[in-house]
Amino acid sequence: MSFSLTKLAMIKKRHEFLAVKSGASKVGSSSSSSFGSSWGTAGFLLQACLREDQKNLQEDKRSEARFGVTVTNNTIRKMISAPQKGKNPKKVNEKRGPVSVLRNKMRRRLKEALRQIAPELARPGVDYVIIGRQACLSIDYADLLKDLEKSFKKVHRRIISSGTD
RNA sequence: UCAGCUGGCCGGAUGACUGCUUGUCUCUUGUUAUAAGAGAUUAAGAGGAAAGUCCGGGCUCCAGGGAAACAGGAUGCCGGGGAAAUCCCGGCGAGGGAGGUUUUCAUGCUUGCAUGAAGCUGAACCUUAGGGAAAGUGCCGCAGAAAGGAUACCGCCUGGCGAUGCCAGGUAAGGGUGAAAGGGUGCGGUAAGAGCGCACCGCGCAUCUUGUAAAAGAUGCGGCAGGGUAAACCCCAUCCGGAGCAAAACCAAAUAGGGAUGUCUCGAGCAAAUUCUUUGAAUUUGUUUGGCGUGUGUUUCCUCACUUCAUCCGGGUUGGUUGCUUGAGCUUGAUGGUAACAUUAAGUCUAGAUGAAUGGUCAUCAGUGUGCGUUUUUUACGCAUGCUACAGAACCCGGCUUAUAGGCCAGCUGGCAUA
RNA sequence: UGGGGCGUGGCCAAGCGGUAAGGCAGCGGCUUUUGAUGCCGAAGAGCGUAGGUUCGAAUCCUACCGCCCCAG
Repeated sequence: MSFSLTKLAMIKKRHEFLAVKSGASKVGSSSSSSFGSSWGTAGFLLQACLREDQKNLQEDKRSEARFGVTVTNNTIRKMISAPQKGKNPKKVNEKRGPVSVLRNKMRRRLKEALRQIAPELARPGVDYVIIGRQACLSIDYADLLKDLEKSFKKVHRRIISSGTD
């Protein structure tokens, strides 16, 4: 990595996350209002959407891509309760899980993967959101990278096909 | 050396590559405001619980938190520590505790031992919301005669009669009920009984001794008095205002140009002016004072502010700054103290994020479990493999509680062995 | 992060010191040609978990666990 990375621009506001989510799910039905797509794997779900103010510009004039990583508490709770129940069902009812530790760990892992992959694959003007899933911590890091690469390509294929109408 | 108990400490180590946040320095750019970007750096970067949010503070706002009463809430053996606390230390009382026992009972037989139960005692140590039950009220289901200044079912005793029983009286030893039956054991006493009398134990009161005190011990007196429950209401003593950093203050941009009150209208005194029917009255203006009203649970009081001519109130989005980390701080030593802790000297600055940094990928070592092999067994060595916890700062401190792989150290008690 | 509240059969719940009422669902029977309705009957809880106070706790106290709501 000889070229010095500029820092990844992050998505920070709740409404921006929601915009990506709605844009990504709308693409199949709507005519052309927003260009987005989503692709899920065992470890995570990738959502992408071309921003409203950027979509009429040429590709080289667009500003850089933005990224958001999010993990909800519910997925962590399910992850704690599901596999342990086989082992020791009594203890699960009495004990609280280490929710925040696992949540932060998952987010850090996804962020690290994003940092390695994103500068090569991300397209300008597009917002990306990665949502953690239960298997995220159990699969190997190398596989996680492969999955992320693959899903970036899948997402891009859909955006381009729908955006070049 | 083994077992038990208690207290304290640590919370894997080193290295490589590659990232993040903050600080500092350099350079560049520049805004509405704050600043932003790049590079450098032998600078720093989660905990003992950061957790639960159970207590106590600091800090901020509620005009002052000032006074009193009421309401509401909290605490509760004694002494000390502490800013304070449902905190800590030391002691007292009560309860538990391996074991011991020349006590009592039961069983067994090897007839003086074993076992079991009860009583007494009791190592280290553990637990303890532990004021007041003669200030008052409530409650004590079922059972039982009776559940609290009581009462008599079966009984026991005496007397009478119409006599295998009934009636009247005495009694509370025995039986029975219950968690609990108005002191316990023994002897005397008696018609039968009873603190009726006596001894011991318990209890209450008084005095003395020890102790700062809680309390302990001794002596004497009292024949015994009305049980339990205050984590039921309550009484007594002490303490307590509310909300919380999403508190709060500020900057800039943009939006909305919103709503309310009102144009004077209360009393008294003083001064001035004007008018009139002139030692008086009315009006206007100014000023002083008072009243009414508003201001955090209620009420009252005090201070303060407002009670008008234009003033007050508000909705509300985005970005940023401050609050924000030097503090009841940390480390080491000395002195005092049984200890908690205090005093003092020297040194030291040690996270500050905000969709939220402190990471990711490995390597070696360490600890430990399992399996295999070598070795005469313990042991040691080698190989393989598994495990290395609980858990992540969000304004900051002091405590408590809960979670926690594994390891280390110290002390106390008991057993065994050796000298 | 802070502030409130609630846990009782499968579900909805009453009870708040004296051995847990009721309804719905489910089960068995009767009624009906069959089903619904109706009637009768039985079963199913130890009160979120663990300690304590009490003779006795679903209830009182303490500590944990889980869930829900409010505040930008």
